[in-house]
Amino acid sequence: MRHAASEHSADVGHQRETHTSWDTELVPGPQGRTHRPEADCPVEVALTAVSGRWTTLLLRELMGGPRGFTELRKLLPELSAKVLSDRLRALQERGLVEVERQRAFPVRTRYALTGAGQALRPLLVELYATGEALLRLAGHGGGSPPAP
Amino acid sequence: MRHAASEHSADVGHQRETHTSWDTELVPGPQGRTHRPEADCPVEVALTAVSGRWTTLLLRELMGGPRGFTELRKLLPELSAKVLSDRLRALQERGLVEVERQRAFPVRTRYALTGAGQALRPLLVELYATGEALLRLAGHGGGSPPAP
DNA sequence: CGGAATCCTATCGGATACTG
DNA sequence: CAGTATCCGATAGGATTCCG
Repeated sequence: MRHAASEHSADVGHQRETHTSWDTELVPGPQGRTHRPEADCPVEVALTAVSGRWTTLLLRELMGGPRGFTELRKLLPELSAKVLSDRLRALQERGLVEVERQRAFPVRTRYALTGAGQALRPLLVELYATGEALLRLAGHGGGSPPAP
Repeated sequence: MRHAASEHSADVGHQRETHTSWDTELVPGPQGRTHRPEADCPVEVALTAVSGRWTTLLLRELMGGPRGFTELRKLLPELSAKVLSDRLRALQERGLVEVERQRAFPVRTRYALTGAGQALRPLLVELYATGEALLRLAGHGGGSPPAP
């Protein structure tokens, strides 16, 4: 992924009346210039992919390779079977996870990330980095934007 | 439960044990990874910051500079006053937005991102990039991760 | 202009129990 | 082992109405 999300924090001070119609870095294309939450907006797509309690933890486990149902339950003991089942189904419906079943005995099921699922990795890393930044900035004055 | 990665170095992943099976870039965490969703986990912090319908669109508007209440309603016409009020309050409580009021007539109120709020910009960019990637990958499945 | 107060419904997520 | 089936309380968020 070639997005330069990591090193551009310098020019954020462009806060006043914008002479351009919109921020081309933040909103690269017309798809991003929506006036309401649309399911096909890239931001919504990404947000939907990681939405729901336990989802990011589940994705983290699957990033380590294919896992079975009970294996996942052991890795996340406080996650109920119902919710795990819900999450896995949602991830499959969104094409982020695929399942291989062996109907022989004992029944073996493996959940694995698809290519799309693996594409979520940079987002998880960015979520962690941003969360750390927020924790650092919280408390000692938010720091105001430049005064008019 | 502090994370060792709170000492934010340039590289995202660095941890004490190097023989572990999990991904050190993905999980920079210390003695062990969290096994449940905790409010102080950086990923949860970041996710909470952008959670809720309309929130990312609202943040996008505020990235362009301070805005008034009705101004925001015009920019996002389908966002109800109640939800806008809810969002702005939540953002204030999390230290992401601050408000300046002029009680003179007419009442003028401006909502502006704090430093912490501006720190969300890379995350929004990454959400957009990841969403685009997912839209490209959607449909034609994907490869499985390497089996253990 | 800039909100707060209510009300109302859909969905979420946890607990529990049962099945192939 | 790998799930499904129900039930249920708690929010989320939209519509509407009213206020300084």
